[in-house]
Amino acid sequence: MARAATTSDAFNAVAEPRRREILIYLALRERPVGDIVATLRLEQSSVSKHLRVLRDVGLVEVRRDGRQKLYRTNAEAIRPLHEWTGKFERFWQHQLSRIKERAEGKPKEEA
Amino acid sequence: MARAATTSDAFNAVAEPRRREILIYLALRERPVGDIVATLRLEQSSVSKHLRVLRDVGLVEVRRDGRQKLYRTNAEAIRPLHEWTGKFERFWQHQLSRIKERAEGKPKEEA
DNA sequence: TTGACATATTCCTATATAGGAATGTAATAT
DNA sequence: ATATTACATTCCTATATAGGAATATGTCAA
Repeated sequence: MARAATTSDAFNAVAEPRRREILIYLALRERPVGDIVATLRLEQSSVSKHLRVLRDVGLVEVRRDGRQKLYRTNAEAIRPLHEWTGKFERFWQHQLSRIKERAEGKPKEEA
Repeated sequence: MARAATTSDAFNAVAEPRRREILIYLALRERPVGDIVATLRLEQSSVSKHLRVLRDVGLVEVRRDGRQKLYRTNAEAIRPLHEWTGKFERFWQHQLSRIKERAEGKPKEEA
């Protein structure tokens, strides 16, 4: 079997860095596609394809406004990811101390 | 270009559902590979390969114990994902009301 | 050593990208 | 009608899986 489709869920959709940038950009307010292209310096076709993926999993919403289409992040769709990652929150403190021990015990790796 | 490697970062690594299950399973305490195989009902080779990916991005740590290898989730590596998704937290309330409006204004789609 | 146990890697294949180029489609203005 | 603007989709290709089977590696026991 190959990898699951990028459209299979929000986890797969946000794995792509450009899509994460787009989501951040569209979080504050809706924007036309052209603005995304200009601001993020991506090919128009790329942006459209990324938006298609994001739309398929409900991460963005669209509405038409004349010739333009205005996209906007649907924050609600990101919530499940925040909740899943939040399950590990209570382990962070303890983990930190272990990391520190290592950092102090072992010599640093050089680049 | 193809999709980025699963080992390119934590976002790509956790996109795979089985890897998320493994992370949850290894969060509480370290476990040998065999336990993961038995509990999650996966092929041994699959588990080893998933663990390899998780290890490459720092999501799990290993130590040998005799013949076994004990794996454990490194919660700290999940933190960046929690923080990224957290950027959208303040939009959740407002978004909810918009969703509600839609649900009430439009007739429901049938399956 | 030889064997058994535990885990890792390799070999194989079908599938799904992401990006760039080219083309298709929808909306508006003249 | 036609041109223009704004997006979306299709065509193309290199690449990276995930899973199952088989094999390799590593550790301990007798």
